[in-house]
Amino acid sequence: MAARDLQERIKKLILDRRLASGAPLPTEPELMEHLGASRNSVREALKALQAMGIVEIRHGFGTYVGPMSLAPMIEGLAFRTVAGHSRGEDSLLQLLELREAVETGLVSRLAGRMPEADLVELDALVDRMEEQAARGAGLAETDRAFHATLYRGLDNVLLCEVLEAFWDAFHRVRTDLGGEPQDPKVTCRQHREILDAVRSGDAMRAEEAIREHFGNIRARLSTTAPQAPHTRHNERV
Amino acid sequence: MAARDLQERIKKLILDRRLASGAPLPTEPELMEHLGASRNSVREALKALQAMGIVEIRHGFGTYVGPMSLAPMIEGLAFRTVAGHSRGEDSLLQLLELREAVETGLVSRLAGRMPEADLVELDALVDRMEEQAARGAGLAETDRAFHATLYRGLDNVLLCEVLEAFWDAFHRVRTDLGGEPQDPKVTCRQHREILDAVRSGDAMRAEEAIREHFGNIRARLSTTAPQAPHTRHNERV
DNA sequence: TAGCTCAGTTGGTTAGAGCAGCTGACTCTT
DNA sequence: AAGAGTCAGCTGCTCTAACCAACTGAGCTA
Repeated sequence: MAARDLQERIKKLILDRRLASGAPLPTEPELMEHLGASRNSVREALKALQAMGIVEIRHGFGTYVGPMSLAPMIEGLAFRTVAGHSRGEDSLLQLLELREAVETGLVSRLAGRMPEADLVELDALVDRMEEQAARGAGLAETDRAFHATLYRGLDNVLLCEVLEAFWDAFHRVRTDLGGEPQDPKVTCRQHREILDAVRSGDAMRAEEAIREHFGNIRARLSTTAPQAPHTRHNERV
Repeated sequence: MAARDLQERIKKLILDRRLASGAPLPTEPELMEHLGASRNSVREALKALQAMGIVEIRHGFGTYVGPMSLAPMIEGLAFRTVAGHSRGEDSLLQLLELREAVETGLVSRLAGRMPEADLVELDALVDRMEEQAARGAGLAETDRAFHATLYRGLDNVLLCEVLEAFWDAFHRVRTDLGGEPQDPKVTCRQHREILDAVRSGDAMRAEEAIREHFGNIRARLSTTAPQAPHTRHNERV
């Protein structure tokens, strides 16, 4: 009766006191008294809130209002995808398609509307990508930065965070599953093409560039991942 | 040292045993033995996993593998939005823009590609919406169903769930904040227009219809929500 | 046979004790 | 007097042990 309630009451406490991210929460004993619950129950509620990113706990230091990032969503998405994959579903492909669908839809609104500063930054990122490809280094982080910078032009922090979360979840799962990275040279060329298309203001071409980029990733996926132990749909029921 | 680990080990247990959603997990005493931890620690780990939707706990019955839905994401998004709003940010508007950006991007791929069966279903939903509007009933649920059915044509379960999650979070926050519902008649007309556009296969018109629909919601938002109690940014620091 | 009761299982809650990480003030050395 | 080491005190972390509450199913009763 109390547990579900405790979480709500702690959330309410945060809202009522207008606590911003990073602000300190009452200590466990204080919460016990304030909420009239035992230490254990308070801790379980805090653990749940921590899992949702609402609260941040630092051992020996205190409890604080969390960064409210989408990190927990990444966690959940990644696990869901791994679990689905290990049961023979094409969950990783679905995650990739989700990214493709959203990004193709968004990139067309960007075409010709990017501030010059962002375009320059993207140029630098692709340059770095080529440099990394040349010396055989991984370019995952740079790829992430490219996509993040690209959609920054939409001027919606939440939207950017969501896209980054999708990227993170996908990347995490792909590496966990031991997927092969794609050909660095091809990846570089495709990013360059995306950037050129956006700069030129040709929405259709930008969309096509994104689609091709994802098509490449998808191709790599199907050569390694879809080990089909029992791919039959409707395994049960 | 143990706590963060316990969650991982329980997740690993689920993966190793290929447990599907709804499958029973070991009882708390069994987990205590298997993980070599106290009941308390096990419970805290389970609570965190429950918050992430990975596990489902039923009092007096047992613990089960969760539905892996995006419900926790809704929770987190909603709280984040409410918290931001109460601190004077336009977080609710950002959430709406996120939906608009994604849906406008997606609806164009649907134009002309919807199976007739889905179109008929959408017809029925708009009919119901008009009937509800006529007798003054709320049409939130029908609106939700409309959007859900619309994007079912994309044949990506994950994508649909994400969009529904966004809808839920937005709707929850808007009602929590006491926002006024929009004019039912206008809403009906706009949904009819979206449907007609998709049926006709005119991608541009479909996009425009979606945009107009969201524009309507946004207008309603700005007349009621942005009560600015202390809208000054940088209230502290 | 239909319904009830009760014992057993499962998770929920409380209590109290001790462990572990961090901070800041105090003390001892240089 | 300045610096480094120590220690007391906060903080959250883990464990044990007991009891409460929800649900199930077997057995009893009508």
